[in-house]
Amino acid sequence: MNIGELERISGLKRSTIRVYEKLGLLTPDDDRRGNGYRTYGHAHVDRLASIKLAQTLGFRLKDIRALMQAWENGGMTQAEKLVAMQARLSEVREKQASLARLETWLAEIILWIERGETGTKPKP
Amino acid sequence: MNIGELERISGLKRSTIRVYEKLGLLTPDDDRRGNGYRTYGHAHVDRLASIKLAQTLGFRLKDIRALMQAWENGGMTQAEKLVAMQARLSEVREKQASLARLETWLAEIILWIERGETGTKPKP
DNA sequence: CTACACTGTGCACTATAGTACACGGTCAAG
DNA sequence: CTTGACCGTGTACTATAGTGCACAGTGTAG
Repeated sequence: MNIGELERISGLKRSTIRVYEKLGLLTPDDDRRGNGYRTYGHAHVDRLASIKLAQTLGFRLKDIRALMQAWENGGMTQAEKLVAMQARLSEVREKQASLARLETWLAEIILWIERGETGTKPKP
Repeated sequence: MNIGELERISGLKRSTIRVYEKLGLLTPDDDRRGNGYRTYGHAHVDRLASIKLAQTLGFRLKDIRALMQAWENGGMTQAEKLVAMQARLSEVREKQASLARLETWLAEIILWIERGETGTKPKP
């Protein structure tokens, strides 16, 4: 497929897709069909979805690129891949813990408002 | 305390603290002690910690300001506060779900690497 | 009083992520 | 072959978050 269809499917702007390419995050198929048009497939759609997911979780594009290259034959040894992935896993678990705290706190605040904002204001 | 001590305690740069003030996120005590120096207390330290936490969870400063003003007599009605807080709670829960998926996926990848990268590569 | 650390203001700069636009080439329907 | 939709490149711009610097006033130890 061409970039236009990828744009429609992924919901990302052409320009954004081009930026991702420049950053090494999303490389179109090699051929370029003679006319210079970028060609994409199903895998590229998946990849964009993964990028989006990682982004909403607070990873930056540079990190996402490193993360993806880690398991895509980026020239890293097995040990290095393991380290990279375990580091991310730790981050994710820390964020989960923070989110759990935040959830509790927000729920308390909501209760507190519903009670008419009486008593001690919940603290984070 | 003056801004220097707040800088040391919070780990945030002076300039960052000033930016937060301009954005309405952290207002020093009113007096300014005649010499124009900003004065801070224990509450400001807490507030900066909360801002940091919210930030690592993907909230932007504008949203954090709105969130904080929501329960700090920002002129919102009780109903509006409730809506604001419940919206954030939903976001937090969505993020938790995403993180849980990501955690599973990362754990699978780690296993897959440890097995010597044989079989199907885990997909997000 | 002097020296030096601390503070204030304003401006300019960086990095990240994304968007917009102008200009030219390509493709396909009619 | 013309027209309009599509694509490529390059440049410049926006928004967000933070940093750095110059210059001037303030406070205090010696």
